[in-house]
Amino acid sequence: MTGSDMDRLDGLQFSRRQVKSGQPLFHAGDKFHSIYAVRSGTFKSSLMLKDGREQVSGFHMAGELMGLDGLAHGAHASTAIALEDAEICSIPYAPLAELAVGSADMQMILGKLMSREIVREHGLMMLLGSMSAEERLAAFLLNISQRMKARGYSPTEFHLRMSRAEIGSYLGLKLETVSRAFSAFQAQGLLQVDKRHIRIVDLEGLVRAFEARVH
Amino acid sequence: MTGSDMDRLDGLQFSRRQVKSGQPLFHAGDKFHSIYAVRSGTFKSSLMLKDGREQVSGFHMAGELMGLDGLAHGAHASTAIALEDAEICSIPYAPLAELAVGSADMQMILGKLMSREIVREHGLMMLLGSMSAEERLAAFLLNISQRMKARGYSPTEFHLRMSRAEIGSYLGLKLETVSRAFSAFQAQGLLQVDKRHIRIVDLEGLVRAFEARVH
DNA sequence: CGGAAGATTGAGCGTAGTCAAACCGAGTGG
DNA sequence: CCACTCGGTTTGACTACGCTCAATCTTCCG
Repeated sequence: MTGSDMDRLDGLQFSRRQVKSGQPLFHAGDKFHSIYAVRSGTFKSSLMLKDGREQVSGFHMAGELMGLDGLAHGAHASTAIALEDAEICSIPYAPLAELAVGSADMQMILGKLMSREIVREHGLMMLLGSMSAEERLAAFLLNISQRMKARGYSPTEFHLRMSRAEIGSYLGLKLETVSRAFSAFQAQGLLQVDKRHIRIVDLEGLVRAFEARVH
Repeated sequence: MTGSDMDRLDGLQFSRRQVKSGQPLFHAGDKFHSIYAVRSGTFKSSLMLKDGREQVSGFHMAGELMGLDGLAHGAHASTAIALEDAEICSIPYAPLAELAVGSADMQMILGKLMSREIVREHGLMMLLGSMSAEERLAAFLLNISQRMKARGYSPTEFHLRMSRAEIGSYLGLKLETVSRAFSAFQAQGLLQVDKRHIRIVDLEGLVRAFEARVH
């Protein structure tokens, strides 16, 4: 989302709402009527597989949108759950669409937002399709790092809001494998890890670990 | 894409073009100005990784759209290549967007199309993130089967237009693994396989193989 | 006919999954 | 205050699935 896109949406003053840590914002299957902008806090979106296991499909930080996948079939395809106390901004889709009728700009914004979501998932597919465990974790950490930086926080030291199991689900790995990859990075002097507190010691080394998809 | 959506687009009569087998329709990085509807033939979309390997991100059959990912950054994110002689319909985006300004219906159609793409990639992520080789191939074949059926072809007997390597890239597997999975299905009496010609003998068995993501 | 590209199959190996144990910190209750 | 539980994390040992390397076969096409 570019700054100007965000400003536009910001100007519209939609209803806000608190979501407590662990609480759902919407469930897979819920009727779609709004998209949501995260104002503060972090969310995960996920869906339950038939066998009861959870598949995490994304993490959402302040300033990011959720719920666009619901437009296709009129119902949300995933469940959004707050990973810490959060505040969201509810954006009813109908008036938004109405607003876009007659405004080429607004329409462009909407289109770009959706397209960006496609590109994001695209990137994740690459990751899941062709990278090793350590490459996946490196990619994940670099992504988080960038997003922290974009929000004015330190890109090299941050607190993860999600569990190893959630990271694993997102990256297509088991939690033990994620844990081992963290340990390996620490042993290589790339990271300092203390549970969910991460300090990136050697950013370039991490980038190299990410690009190690030679062979 | 629902029938009515397709009809709407169909009525607009955009320019058509032939694409020979193996030829690109657009390249990753090309300036985005149009989206494309496949009229006949089959395409793959893929992108080149830095190390020269190819990552296939989708296959597109008659009636399906390509190129929506380009909207986000004004340039196509992937390359589209014809897997057989094909005909496509070029849909310049600018006039389309213009048409949508003023038409809530047209806008809804566009939105749904994009959202559908998000949902599609979502599904692929699930697949790549949590399924075994045979489950992946089963999912792939069932998907092809459904799409053949939707086009009025036999859902149980068809000719694959893509190589084992391309299937493997798409599913996050090596070509040998794909080949072995085909052989295994044949041995289990689920399929009859002769190179790219596939006959599904036991559809329900295939569904079971797909749902076998217990353990 | 010869060469190239795709597909199949086999053997051995390595990465990540499975199962299990131990640890840690936070919260709860005796 | 300490014992206890519980969820999350780490680490180890073993296993297995899919990858790598390689040989063979088929089909297609010059």
